[in-house]
Amino acid sequence: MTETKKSKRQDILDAAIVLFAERGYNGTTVPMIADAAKVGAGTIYRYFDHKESLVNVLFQEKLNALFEQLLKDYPTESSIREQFHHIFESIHHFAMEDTHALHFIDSHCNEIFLTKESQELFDSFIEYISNVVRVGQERGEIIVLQTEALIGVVYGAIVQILKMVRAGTIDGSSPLMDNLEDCCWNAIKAN
Amino acid sequence: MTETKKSKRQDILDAAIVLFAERGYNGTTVPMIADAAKVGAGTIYRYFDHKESLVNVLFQEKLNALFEQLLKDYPTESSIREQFHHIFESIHHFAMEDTHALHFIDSHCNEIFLTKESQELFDSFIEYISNVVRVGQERGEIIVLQTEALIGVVYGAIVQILKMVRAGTIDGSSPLMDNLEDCCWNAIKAN
DNA sequence: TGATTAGGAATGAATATTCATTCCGATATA
DNA sequence: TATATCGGAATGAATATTCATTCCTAATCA
Repeated sequence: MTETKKSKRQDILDAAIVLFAERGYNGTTVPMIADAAKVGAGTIYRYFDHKESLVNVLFQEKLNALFEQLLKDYPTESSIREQFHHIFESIHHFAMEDTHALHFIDSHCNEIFLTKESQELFDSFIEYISNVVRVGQERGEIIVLQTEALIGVVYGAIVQILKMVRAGTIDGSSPLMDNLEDCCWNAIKAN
Repeated sequence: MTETKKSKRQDILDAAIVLFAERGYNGTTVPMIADAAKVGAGTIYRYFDHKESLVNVLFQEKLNALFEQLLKDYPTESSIREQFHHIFESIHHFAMEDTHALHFIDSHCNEIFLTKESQELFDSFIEYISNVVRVGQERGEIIVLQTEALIGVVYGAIVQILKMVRAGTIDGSSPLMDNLEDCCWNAIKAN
């Protein structure tokens, strides 16, 4: 059945992301993934050439999903503040839907086993947000400081918040998260 | 000579932190460390019981150094804004003096091979900063939101900024860093 | 002083273990 | 039945750890 085929592949990916997020790529063995996916070790190699291709496929799939979430209903014509709201909400929504994905992406985005393609995809994601910041600076809505540095502040803050939500340290629901969005915006808004 | 003894141990630690910061604990082999330290593989086991004790010693030593930097000349009596300045500056200074340490700490602080002691040391560091935030909230200098969440925003932002300084994406010198400190403060200051 | 020796430090080849990958018999599908 | 898929034991490479040996230093002796 082609359904089994699809589902096995997905089982492998689903099991792998949990392990990669929790133990890191190098701390995760192929048999561990096989066990968690309830699949023979050999089956993994029916769907992926190497462990490295598995992690790269996973990285790109998750990043594409995040990107998709970001682009969905993107308010191109709105104020930068509203665009910022959309970005924050998209990432938040993504992290809530897929508990491990954001942490997986963030903790693997600089690893040496990522292919050029994976790296470029990540760069293009950051670049997309950078452009928003740049426009915000031109329009006087965002302070004029090196764009990369502002991205760092906001990206670092958002990712850390969502890691803490994942860890159960803080609650990821509305009132608090709305306030935290304001905090992040306050960090970069023009005076 | 006892100096050799001390120096070998230090050579090993110095080599290890660079590799751990760049490749992660599991991506770093003991022979890699030995080569980088210009030491025989066996020598590492004269100074450390296992690879795991090596990483724990390193983690605790670096965290203690960071803590020491934080406590040095801590302005207990000053306003929370000034205390915040001291904290930001301490971490910044620490990251500039020891290029790999902060990244090493941050990228390993949740790993499963850390001993209870290592984890508790990290927790006590976060707890120290939490207390400052709490006092700031009581005094009306910092917005009243779940303390952990605010720590997340500020910690995430600072660490990400300093990772980017390390990567060469942004410049870690005064004018920009002072502005970024303001950004971080603006995220949590009371309106 | 110069030679001898003991004791600890250092080494890296050898060992034991772990891991990614392969292979083949068993199972399911058409 | 023929074909595709699967599982998991088998394989060999990579890795952490050990250990027999060498090297160095400093104390002792002639």
